[in-house]
Amino acid sequence: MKNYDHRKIESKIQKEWEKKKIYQAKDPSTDSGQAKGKKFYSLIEFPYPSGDGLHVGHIRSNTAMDIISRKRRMEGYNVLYPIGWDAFGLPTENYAIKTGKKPAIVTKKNTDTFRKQLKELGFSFDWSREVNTTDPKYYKWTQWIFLQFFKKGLAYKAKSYINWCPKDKIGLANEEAINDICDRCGSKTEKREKEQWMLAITKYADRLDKDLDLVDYPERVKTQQRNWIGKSKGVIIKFDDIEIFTTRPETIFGATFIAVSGDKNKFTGKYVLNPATKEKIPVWQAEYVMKEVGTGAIMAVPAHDERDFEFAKKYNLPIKNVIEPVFIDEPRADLPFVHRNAIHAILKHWSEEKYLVLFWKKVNWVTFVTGGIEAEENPLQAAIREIQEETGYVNLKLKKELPRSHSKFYHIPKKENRFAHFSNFYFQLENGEQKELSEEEKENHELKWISPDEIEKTMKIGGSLRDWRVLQGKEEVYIGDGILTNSQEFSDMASNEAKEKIMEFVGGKIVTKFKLRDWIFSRQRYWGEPIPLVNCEKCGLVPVKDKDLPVKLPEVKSYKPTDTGESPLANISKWVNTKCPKCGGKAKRETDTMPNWAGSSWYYLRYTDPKNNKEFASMKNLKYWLGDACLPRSELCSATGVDWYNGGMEHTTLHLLYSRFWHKFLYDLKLVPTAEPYKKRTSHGMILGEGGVKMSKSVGNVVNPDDIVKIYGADTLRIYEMFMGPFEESVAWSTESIIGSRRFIEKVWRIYQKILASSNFSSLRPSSDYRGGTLGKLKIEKSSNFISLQKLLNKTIKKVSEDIENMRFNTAISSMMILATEMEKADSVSTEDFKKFLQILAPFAPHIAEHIWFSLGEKKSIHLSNWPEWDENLVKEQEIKIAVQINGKVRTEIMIQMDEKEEDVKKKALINQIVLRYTAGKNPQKIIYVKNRVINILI
RNA sequence: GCCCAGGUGGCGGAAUUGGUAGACGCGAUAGACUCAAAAUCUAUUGAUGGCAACAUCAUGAGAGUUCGAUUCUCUCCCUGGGCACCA
Repeated sequence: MKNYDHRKIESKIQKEWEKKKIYQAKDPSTDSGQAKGKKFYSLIEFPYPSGDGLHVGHIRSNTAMDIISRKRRMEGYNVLYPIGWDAFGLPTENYAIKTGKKPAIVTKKNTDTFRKQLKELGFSFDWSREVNTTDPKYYKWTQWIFLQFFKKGLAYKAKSYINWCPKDKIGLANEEAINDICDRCGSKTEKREKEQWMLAITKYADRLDKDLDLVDYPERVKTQQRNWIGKSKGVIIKFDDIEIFTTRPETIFGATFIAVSGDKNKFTGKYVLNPATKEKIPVWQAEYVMKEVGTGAIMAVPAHDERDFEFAKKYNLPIKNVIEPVFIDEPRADLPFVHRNAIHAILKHWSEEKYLVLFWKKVNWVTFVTGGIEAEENPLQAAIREIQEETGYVNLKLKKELPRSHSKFYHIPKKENRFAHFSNFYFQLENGEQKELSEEEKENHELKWISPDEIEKTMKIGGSLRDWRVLQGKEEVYIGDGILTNSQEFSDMASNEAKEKIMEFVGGKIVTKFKLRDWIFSRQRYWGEPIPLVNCEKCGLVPVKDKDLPVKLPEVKSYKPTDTGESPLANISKWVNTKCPKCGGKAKRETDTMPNWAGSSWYYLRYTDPKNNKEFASMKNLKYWLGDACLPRSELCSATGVDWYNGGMEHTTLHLLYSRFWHKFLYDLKLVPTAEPYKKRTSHGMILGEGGVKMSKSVGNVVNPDDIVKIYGADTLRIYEMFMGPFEESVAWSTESIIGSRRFIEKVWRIYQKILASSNFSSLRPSSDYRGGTLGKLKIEKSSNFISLQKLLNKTIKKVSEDIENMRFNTAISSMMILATEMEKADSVSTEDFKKFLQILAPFAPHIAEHIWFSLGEKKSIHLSNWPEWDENLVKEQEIKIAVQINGKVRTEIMIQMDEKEEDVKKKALINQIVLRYTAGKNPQKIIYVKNRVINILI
């Protein structure tokens, strides 16, 4: 028997693929007539070619999209699955600074390594479209796009802060200045003001938010993006000399919830009077200045930085990092927090109104309990509707999270139309007292009813029962929705409405604010795209002419940023001094470079037309690969863009947002045909080291994929990485477990050997008996004929087909393992059946599948064969086993016919021996039958 | 701190989205084959009690809804990702 030799097979097959170019996508422009029919564009985030070589995490993502791409090819699609390098950036530059080696040469070496490693894993990339962000032919277009931003006024200069190490005299990345400590020398860093290039992404904030409705991203990704954009409606209130933005203008006792907007730690240029000392107090902006303000509470508010402490010292204030809640009766000057200046402003204002007090009737925590809702209306809605009818309050909203407190509800008996206040432990008597429920009362849900009037009184007091207890005698905040009472002209208003009215009353203006800030787009670094602008003494900032692009990175002696904080390019006077493209006069080049995000914001566009030197990509190719032109926010748009984009969860905010922004900008210039770049986005979980810690060089737990490929083979590694856990979650690496995947591959090999050895391996002899296994929860009954193997095969084809679409690769492999085990046990397996198995295995283990496929006489690659179909009749079971529960506990099982009549199933269950033992002659009170699943007998 | 995920045997994980918790794999134990080993195959493998049939308890903790909860709701705890110059 020939042994499975992965080394021979894999390298032979890889050469074969390369020779026949079977993975090259066909373009409409260059292969006219060939690119007909369905197309599919699948994309992975192009890797950063670090010196460490390929990471096992890359393989996880690449294999997943490889499986999907291969399946699509077998389904007849013209598939584009491209690859490239995101190669500008800090790690290579730092390596260059350390070793003096040219970044371009380091990058070349690293990409060579990565390319070799990726090829050894058998990914079906179209290598003819490889791109590299550091290639002048590529970054020519990155620069060109930047100039379009500049020409449209979306790239501008503004002052901003950088991390500055005063000892090294160098600007630092955030990663190099964690906790304001310089990564290189350990000294304390400072913030230094610097003119920076900015991109006005905020101009697109609204569309970046809204258009998420058009794309197929997981909800969690959309939520993250939306949170990042941070669209929120709020109120700006102007006091004498301070402007306050509040996103949560919920009124509470005595005042409002206030937060001051803006960047952290910035002097606003404004002052307020200290009412005690009459001194002018500077107002610093902080992210959260006040949590709560009222007659009562000033809650924990952190001081933000040293200036706060300095300020506190100056005014002789207690210094604490976090302030405990302080309760006050009237405005005081000695509040233990520096940002109290804003509080003063408010209190001053409010004091004129003698602390306008806004009470809320609390009616939102309502659950219906007692009997008899006939309609399909859910209990919560019913309860709210009833309250609305009874009280006339129309603004009550159904909140999903209601009831907020599980132990306390208002019950509305349908007929009596009265309220009661109840919990599992306490209930409230008509006189307002609370009393603990007896066991019996809990059991029977016996309630005492109190009148709506009483309820109104209790409702003034906020919160849950626990709060109610705490708050007795004290008036404290309640921050839910409700109706205002005793609130002067705001009485009887719903809280939402009242918010707006109160804000108007205090001089506020309702605005929509975005958390999103404009994008700081320049870096004082060497290894990035030079910003293609020149500064002319006469004409000011002038873009480099298109024909002179790219502005190439010049050679430098040192890659280190200069000690003035400028990029190393500033040192090359020969390069810096140039002529103005407009007037020809003296001019200096811009020496800042672009951030790494630039090149990765549009690379998926270049893949569609990577060799084009007239434009970044032709509209013809773009339309073909992304979809045809569509109107903004139309139905059509939602079906366009890269068909499937998988990447890391660490990119769900920044990279995705940046590239969506660039894409929308290009769309507005009519340079791309779709409003959104990616139709569907998924993200893979990280691979952690053994034991669940992050893989890192310093821990020494980094796994080198080369070693695994050498020992076990690429097919085994691919299977293992897909089998190790749910694709979208983080999983710990386990070298010990790889053997299981290898055993599976070897099992496939043994079945193949058996088929070769069998004299008439194409015969359809019955397979032997096998024990029932389960395939997910699809039942496989014991059977002694060949039909059962047929059934299993069809079920497996179905399961694998569906699991791939849902990226549930682990369960797909699990089902193929079951099939392989049964095939090996069978006396004989028909070649036809085995080939079908090979076809569904092929996306996962492309080498061995291809090798055996050819050995069985096929001439065309398995990866271009037709994806097998399954026979729905064979997948369906006629006889199934269901669980029999007695009082909710599983006691036995019975066999029934698929879709058997309910009556018959009940009869069958009731005459079952074990059931009889439990029922002991008594008639069951109730029988619940869930079709084809479970029967529950209540006695 | 804010936003987003996740928490199930010794380990990685399944569970038809409210219906038999632990599929599949790793590891472990015993057996078959073998001179022996490897490989392979067979059996067992959540915990406790019991010779056994079986019973009870178990999906981070606590509660709620339900005939029935890993799944839905609430509170709390823990781990991971992001927070704008790592990519």
